[in-house]
Amino acid sequence: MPELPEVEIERRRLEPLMVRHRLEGVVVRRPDLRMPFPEGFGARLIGQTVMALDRRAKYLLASLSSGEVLLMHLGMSGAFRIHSNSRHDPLSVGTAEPLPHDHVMFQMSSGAIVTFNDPRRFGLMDLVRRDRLATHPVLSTLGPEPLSADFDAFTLARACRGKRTPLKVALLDQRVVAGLGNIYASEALYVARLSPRRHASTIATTTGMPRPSADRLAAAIKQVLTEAINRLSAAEYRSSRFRVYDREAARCRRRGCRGTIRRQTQAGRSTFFCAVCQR
DNA sequence: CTGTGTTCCTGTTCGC
DNA sequence: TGCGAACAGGAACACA
Repeated sequence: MPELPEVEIERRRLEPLMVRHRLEGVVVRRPDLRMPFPEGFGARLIGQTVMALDRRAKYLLASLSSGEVLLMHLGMSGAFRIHSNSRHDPLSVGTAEPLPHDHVMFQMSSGAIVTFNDPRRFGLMDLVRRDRLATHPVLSTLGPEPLSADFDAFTLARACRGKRTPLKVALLDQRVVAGLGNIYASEALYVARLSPRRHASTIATTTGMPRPSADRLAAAIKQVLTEAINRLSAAEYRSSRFRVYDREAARCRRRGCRGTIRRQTQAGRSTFFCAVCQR
């Protein structure tokens, strides 16, 4: 379930176990995920200290003491499992038996074992020299980071200028804004009260300046992602996690709106929205 | 160039 | 309960 908020939560979980610790052992249990692992993958990792663990869009970036960066993407079904057993605890020795779809395991000098599990194998791991990171094919085309100051109504409007694609589809385009996925695209449009079916160009003037809808949408994107990160990090339970996503045929929750949440396929993906209050 | 559809892969859910 | 079809939160790619 990894969109930007879920990846950020993974980053925060892993950071204390990995950063300033050494990769003492690496088990690579198959030759590839979506792409083959790079040449000498395991050997290039073993013995390296993780200097930092950062996130860019839906990618995790582990900076290594060798000067290389371990690039990781969770795809649709990727997740990390952590055995944070202290090595000084005799009961915990040898307890990290691999499960089905455990593809890569990291034994850290912290004592933690970090296992990457990904049934669908749409995930990705690669190693890149730090000075070539920005030119890596998967990173070089990414648009602005939505929670950064680089992203606002102006950059959003500029990116949508002249685009005839539906607004929802534009939000999934990682060149427009990097890190939104199918859930939070629907959620942000709902908060901004914008129809997913509008042409993306309609939030900008012909010169690429933001219309009021672009202001609302940029703000809604930031709000929805920030809320999701906070909710996930609090491990909060709520009966319904989303405003519209996966709520087909349910009543619209907006005050005073009598609409019903609809589902429609756009560019092969499900979009959820209220056709009454989203225009 | 632009936008749409297909594809990679496996697990879960839904209707019969 | 079994079984096939549809669908799933991503993104590269082929193609009109």
